[in-house]
Amino acid sequence: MARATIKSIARETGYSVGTVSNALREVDSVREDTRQKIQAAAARLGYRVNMDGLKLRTNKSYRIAVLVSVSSDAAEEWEGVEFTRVLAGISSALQTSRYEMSVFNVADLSDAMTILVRIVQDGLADGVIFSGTLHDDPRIAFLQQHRFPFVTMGMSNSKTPHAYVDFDSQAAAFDATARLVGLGHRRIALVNPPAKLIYAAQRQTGYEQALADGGLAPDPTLIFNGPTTASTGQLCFEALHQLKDRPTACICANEAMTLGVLSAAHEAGVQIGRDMVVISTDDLQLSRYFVPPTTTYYVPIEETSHLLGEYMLKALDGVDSSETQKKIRATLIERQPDTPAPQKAPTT
Amino acid sequence: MARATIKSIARETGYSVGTVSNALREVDSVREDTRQKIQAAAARLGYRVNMDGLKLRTNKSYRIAVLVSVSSDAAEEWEGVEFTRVLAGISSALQTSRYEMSVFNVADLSDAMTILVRIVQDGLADGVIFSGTLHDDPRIAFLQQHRFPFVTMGMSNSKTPHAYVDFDSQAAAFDATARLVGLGHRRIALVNPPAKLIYAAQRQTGYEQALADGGLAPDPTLIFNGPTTASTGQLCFEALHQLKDRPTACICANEAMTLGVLSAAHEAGVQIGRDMVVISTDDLQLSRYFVPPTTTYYVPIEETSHLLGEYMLKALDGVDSSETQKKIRATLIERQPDTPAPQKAPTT
DNA sequence: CACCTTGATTGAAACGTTTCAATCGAGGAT
DNA sequence: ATCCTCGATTGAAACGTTTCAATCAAGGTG
Repeated sequence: MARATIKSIARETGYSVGTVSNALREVDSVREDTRQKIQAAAARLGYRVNMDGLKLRTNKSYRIAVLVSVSSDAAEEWEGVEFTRVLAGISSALQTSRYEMSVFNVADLSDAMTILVRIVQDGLADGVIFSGTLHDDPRIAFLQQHRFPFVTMGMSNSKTPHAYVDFDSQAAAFDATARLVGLGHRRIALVNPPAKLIYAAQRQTGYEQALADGGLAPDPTLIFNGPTTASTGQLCFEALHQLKDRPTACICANEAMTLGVLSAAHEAGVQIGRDMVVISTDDLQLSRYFVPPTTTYYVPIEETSHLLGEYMLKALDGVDSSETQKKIRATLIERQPDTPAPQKAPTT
Repeated sequence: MARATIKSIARETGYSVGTVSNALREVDSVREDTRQKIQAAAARLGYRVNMDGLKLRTNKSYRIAVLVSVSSDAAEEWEGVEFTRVLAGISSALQTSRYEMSVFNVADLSDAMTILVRIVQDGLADGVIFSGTLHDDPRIAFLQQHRFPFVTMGMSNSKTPHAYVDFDSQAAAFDATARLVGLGHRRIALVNPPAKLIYAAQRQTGYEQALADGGLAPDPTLIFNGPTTASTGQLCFEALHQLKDRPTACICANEAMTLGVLSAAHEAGVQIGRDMVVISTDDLQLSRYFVPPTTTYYVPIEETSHLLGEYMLKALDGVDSSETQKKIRATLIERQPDTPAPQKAPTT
């Protein structure tokens, strides 16, 4: 039995294809009782719109492009795995709509730009979602210039407002730092993402504010920027370990970096939780299995990503960007006592 | 400037749309020089086929469905993250083709079946890729019955041959076990995936063979099955730790399970690498950062997944399944000395 | 020269949808 | 009775592609 189409419904009900189409789309020119008759027939025949015909006719792609960066420089590294959840969240939000999600792998920024050009010019998608917002992000500028709908994960410094979902990185970094300062830590390291990312700056701001509140001056030798990989965490710890005046605590931007720090610490014979405290941001809820388990600021990544999808749909509906902006606050999960700082830094 | 279409090329070159279509598709009824003229014009105008028109006309979806299971029972667990790489591999293989990958989240087996029915009946996709093959897998039976193209990650026991890519789990488990037996270990635990999965059986077979070769009898209390999560690893270790006659080594099926074992061991004060040895299978190349780093059997997951895509394309081309089957051998990465078994199991 | 064959090209239909000008019928006003 | 208006429905065109029967031109055969 062939799949039901508008034409077959028209034949079945005796109406013309035009009326059937209008009835199914709830156009109000069609009389109430015929609308009901037609919709009943559609339900009975198990009609589901053929998206190919629809797309061809309307010249819309009914597609949301999600840009995911597969940074080739860290191909062997454990990076981007949290994207599984991001994608799951977005696609769940798109579930009920006609839109489907389609993933575009981009290697770097210029790659992203060429893909965006194709998306906008060739109509590869009707909207774009991407993360990792930069200062003066050219992607945002381009999309705004072409009035192309998009939602970012992470806010931006664009003059023109736009839809976004953001973790409140500044607040999380502030809280983490303040917590450590309150416990008596005086030298606290910050293991941060690459400086070009906006949320790296946000984190650093929060960190420095909390230090200032505690009467401490930030020490540049304790601040690191790098890819959010375990390898970076490893390198950072090794650098910290070289210092004469070692830190007693360390704040990591994500779990991969934390893992690298723990690994290097173990290698160096430094016992985390006694000689040094590590606080992380939890993206995969994995750190509870770390050795030792790490205190983290947890962000519900799947729900957050769901919002990305919702906002995208709203943006496509022309909803004003004032209604499609949200900052998510992270919640603290304590897993270590995060012991007060030892009176003096340990020696090896 | 509107996008080039067959019609615009026809206008440009003076040929009819039929000829242009044939020329572009390299149909051999069209004369060589006109073919060249048309293709030149197409290139000049930057023509790219409109897939919506194509799909509508041919009634093909040009879509490969990839079933990824989001086991809701382990929603909070670190599972399925390696799928980021699987998807990247598949989509890279499809890159050059007209097919696009589309991800279907399935909760469980019955969910998978209903989705497969829709895919086959409504033509949601032209082919299917999925993993986690089971004994007498109903998905395979269904697809074969409907002669629907598919490729599995993991072989099956189906009478009718089909395309697959498989890790040689049996060999890996055999090698790992033999290695440990060779080092003097006598009691070796096996932390395995759920028994319904074919590769769980393969692993157990390899494990038991190596034991037998070493003159050892398998002990049922040392064999565990469960979701491939850190949580399972944790529970397994705790169970092992209760035993009177504790194992001196443990073979885990993936990195998440390994992480769980390491975590529980740390909790119990058991020092991995001295009191007990852990060997894992490396899916994310993450275990080099574990505390302590773990010896693993490494499988190049992205290249493997690339093969999945290639085989899918071949299957769609009608290539015989004898040319689309492959077993991948894992390679050993030593990260611990995997010390010989202590003379007697440690006591707490 | 008439006829057939072959090879290249054309024209039109079809896939499922939306959209819009045109049509139809009923009811109200003149 | 005639004319208008309004609301509901229809018919046809269009989106970009493939496919196939029909056409056309040229060359070969009788």
